[in-house]
Amino acid sequence: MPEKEKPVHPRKIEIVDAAVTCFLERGYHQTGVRDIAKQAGVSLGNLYNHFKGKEDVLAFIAEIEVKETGHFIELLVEPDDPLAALEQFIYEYAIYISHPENALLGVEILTEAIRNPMISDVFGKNRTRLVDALVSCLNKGIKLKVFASYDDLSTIAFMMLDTLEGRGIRNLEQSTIDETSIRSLQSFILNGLKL
Amino acid sequence: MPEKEKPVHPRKIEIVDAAVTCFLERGYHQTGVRDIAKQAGVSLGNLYNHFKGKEDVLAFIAEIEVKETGHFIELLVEPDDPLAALEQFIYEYAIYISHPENALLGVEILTEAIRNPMISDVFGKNRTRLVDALVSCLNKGIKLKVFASYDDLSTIAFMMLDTLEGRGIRNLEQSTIDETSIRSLQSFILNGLKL
DNA sequence: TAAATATGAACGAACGATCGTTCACTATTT
DNA sequence: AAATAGTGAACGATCGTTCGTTCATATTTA
Repeated sequence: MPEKEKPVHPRKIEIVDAAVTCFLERGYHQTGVRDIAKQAGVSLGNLYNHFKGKEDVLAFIAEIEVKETGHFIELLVEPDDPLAALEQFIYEYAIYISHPENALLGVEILTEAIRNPMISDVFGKNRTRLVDALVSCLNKGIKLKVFASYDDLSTIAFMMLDTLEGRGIRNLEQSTIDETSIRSLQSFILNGLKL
Repeated sequence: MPEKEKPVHPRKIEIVDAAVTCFLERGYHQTGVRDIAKQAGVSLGNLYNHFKGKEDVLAFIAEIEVKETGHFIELLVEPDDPLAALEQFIYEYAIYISHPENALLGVEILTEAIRNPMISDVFGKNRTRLVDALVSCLNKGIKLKVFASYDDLSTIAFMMLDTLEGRGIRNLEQSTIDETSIRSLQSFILNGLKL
């Protein structure tokens, strides 16, 4: 029985949504528990009926992010065409991370993970999954002789993620998605992998 | 008279050093003004004789970081050999950002800059200078026909910085500098610029 | 030179606000 | 009646900042 999937109390989801809004607006540490409760239209005490504390709310958000990145992993594992898969991943992940909520929440979780083991656990595990998937895609490409061989594939994988996510953070102010800069990023990375 | 360079009160420097220590240990928002004062061996009130407030301390730190990156800009502007200059920049910046204090302070300043205009000013100006220098180096390389031509050079420049800095953040826990991963990063980037 | 004055570094108590959390309690549902 | 959901006052701690004060040194005046 790998699936527990016990239904989440709707109020809990409302609180999480409110927390996301607050964290995006003011950041994790600048947001008070009262802010979250008020934003959710819920009493302060009731928030503690659904979460152990403020930290628990952030951990829950981090877990949601994990689920959302599952799609990208599916793209990358055991692809028939590694080049096409990587191309698609870069493009779709760039779009995903272009949404301010994803980019900003990512930084918020990352910085908290630096010093908070509980958050680091959730965040790090997901990051590892994504890197492993990227590496396996690269490996398959190398085996099929469509990618150049590199000693340190995980460094290349991390590089792609850093690049895409850094771009997301930088484009926070502008709401429009700059397709051309995504394309040039894509071609640069793929060019580096050429034989 | 472009140079003011009025000497900074030694106590002010002590306080900044203490603040850096605290910000690294606990992060900006988790650090209290009392923590800084105590770490500096200075009274709470005296701290306010040297700084307008907590925010002012961080801004001062950001300005110091700006001065430290001046060296990298010199490497990149008007190079005789753009390829060698870029090679050297990547290597040296990777080393620089491998020091936890630089990597961590960078994130701390970056995340604060997202919502704090005063910090964003200092940080953003410096980032622009660095990117401009990188772009000018790339441009010269293209003109000299040692680099492949790209439409969006600043995107490539940002990509390099994101990559190098992301690597710095990720290697926070391990104190040793992984030379080989720097080299593979270097060769990947330069490979992407090959004609 | 001696006295008077101005300077500014250093101090820590105190302020009001806010922090995360707890808890006694009421209302609703099963 | 038992369990669950919801409330907001209250707690102790800590936040960034302000303030009145002390005191050693430097500058000015007599």
